[in-house]
Amino acid sequence: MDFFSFAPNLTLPTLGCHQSLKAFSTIPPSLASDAPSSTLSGTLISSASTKQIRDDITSDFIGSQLLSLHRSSANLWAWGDVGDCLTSKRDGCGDLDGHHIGVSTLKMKKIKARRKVREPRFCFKTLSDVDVLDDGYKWRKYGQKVVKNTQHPRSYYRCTQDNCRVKKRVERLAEDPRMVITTYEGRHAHSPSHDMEESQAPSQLNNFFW
DNA sequence: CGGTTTTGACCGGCGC
DNA sequence: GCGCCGGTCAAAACCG
Repeated sequence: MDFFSFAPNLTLPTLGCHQSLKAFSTIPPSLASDAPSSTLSGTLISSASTKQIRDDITSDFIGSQLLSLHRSSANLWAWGDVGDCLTSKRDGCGDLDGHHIGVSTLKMKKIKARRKVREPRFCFKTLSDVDVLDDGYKWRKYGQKVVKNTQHPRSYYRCTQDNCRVKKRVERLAEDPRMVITTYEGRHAHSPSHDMEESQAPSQLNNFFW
């Protein structure tokens, strides 16, 4: 199980190249902030409820600390069933390698208790000047909403494939509008609809992905 | 003309 | 119970 289940062909539209992702690596905040607008950097944040994701994003930035896939136990539950997560906490659920910042245990418990059983989901942030990253699937926008305390609207997309209920949300980070937060929910029961052949240009992003 | 986007309305969960 | 808020629906507009 890996990132491909959600975005097997994450493409960087601004560069027109295609990057096969195996994992996200940690990038220094200084590097991220110095990167040109056409550069896309990705960081897995977590897989969680909406509320938790927001908490993660916020605390992540406040702490000037980027979370990496390979060192975070959240990865395990990112791919797992949320229902499992509700019963087996230590392994994941917002714990983020024991470095979960800013969210009290009590609060987390409350969030967990409230959460309905959902499709597995995760979110990651990218430094990009385009909102919608081409991940190889076809998406149809079904809503847009201005969420509180943010100046940028959140967009809601659904996979256009029949019988595929995967959704994704796209929003810009309030603290840094250059950063795009993409949240995937559910798992594709089909392969990407894009013909990716034309976008097999060598990656220019080895600094960020491996 | 068919698929996609836009956008206001609606609904359900949650806090007070 | 009420109001707030996030998520979804669906009709109209838009576009290739």
